[in-house]
Amino acid sequence: MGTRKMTISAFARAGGVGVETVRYYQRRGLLPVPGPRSTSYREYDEKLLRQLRFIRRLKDGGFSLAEIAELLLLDRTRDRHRVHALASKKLAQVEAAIREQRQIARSLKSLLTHCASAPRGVPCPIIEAFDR
Amino acid sequence: MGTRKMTISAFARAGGVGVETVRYYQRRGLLPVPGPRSTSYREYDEKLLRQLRFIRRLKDGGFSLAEIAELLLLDRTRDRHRVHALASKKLAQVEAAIREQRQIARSLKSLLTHCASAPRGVPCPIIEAFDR
DNA sequence: CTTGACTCCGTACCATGGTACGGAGTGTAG
DNA sequence: CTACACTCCGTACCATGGTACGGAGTCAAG
Repeated sequence: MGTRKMTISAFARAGGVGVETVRYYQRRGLLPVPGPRSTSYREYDEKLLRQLRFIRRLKDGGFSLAEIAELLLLDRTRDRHRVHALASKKLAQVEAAIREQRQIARSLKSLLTHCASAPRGVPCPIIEAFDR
Repeated sequence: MGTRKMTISAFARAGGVGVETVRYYQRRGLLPVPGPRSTSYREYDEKLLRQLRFIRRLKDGGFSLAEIAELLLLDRTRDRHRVHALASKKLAQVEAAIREQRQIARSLKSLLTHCASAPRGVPCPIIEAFDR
């Protein structure tokens, strides 16, 4: 079993965040504060680490901490309809964001080629590259 | 010519932002403050509107206002190498973000199908759906 | 020529997502 | 058994990207 115990600093390191961020997530209710333990320091395990990584992945994917908190709450709920509704709404948002990013990427690429092929001394027209 | 003049509120409306946001962008140096004019109110034109839209598109695409300011500065520069370097760095970032979002979208879709097909009364395992 | 909506400008306040700090206690290696 | 890093907890502070507010001036319609 990979259920060895970690201190908060090992836990934070394993999750790729700082100790203060772990505490902050605990305050926000995104991570439970580990309960009764043998030592006077709290003990963090693999299960918690998966939860931390879940939080980071979603956050990096553009979810707000409030949305993540809602998903975590839903995770312990039997309300599959609500889960389904929330997930499909968010899926639509994520797909819209992807389309937006792709348009930006296209513009950046066109800027790049025009910039490379522009005659010397002429600046690359950046704003125009982003005119749809 | 579509160079008719607008007041700040018409300008903000046309750019899809609030008046306060326009002022904020002026304070941040993202938008120039229109100079000498006939009336005592400032006059905004199409050129400025293109610039405002540029700002919004990039901001919505995940650029920070500081990055946008840098691009706008570069836009008036002859330093094509710098433009090229910055744009290709940002392109890489945007492409990484897209990959991240796609992974999130995949996870959401798998959550959606598992959620729909789960036996009654069983909660959908949200965190597991996001375990890579 | 007044009324009402809008402008200008400065300053204050807000939410989000952390990051830092200080003091007291604890764990562990030498 | 002492040194030193680390923990815990509370509170304060920070950057980003706005949003709100108040007072004075202005413009345009009726």
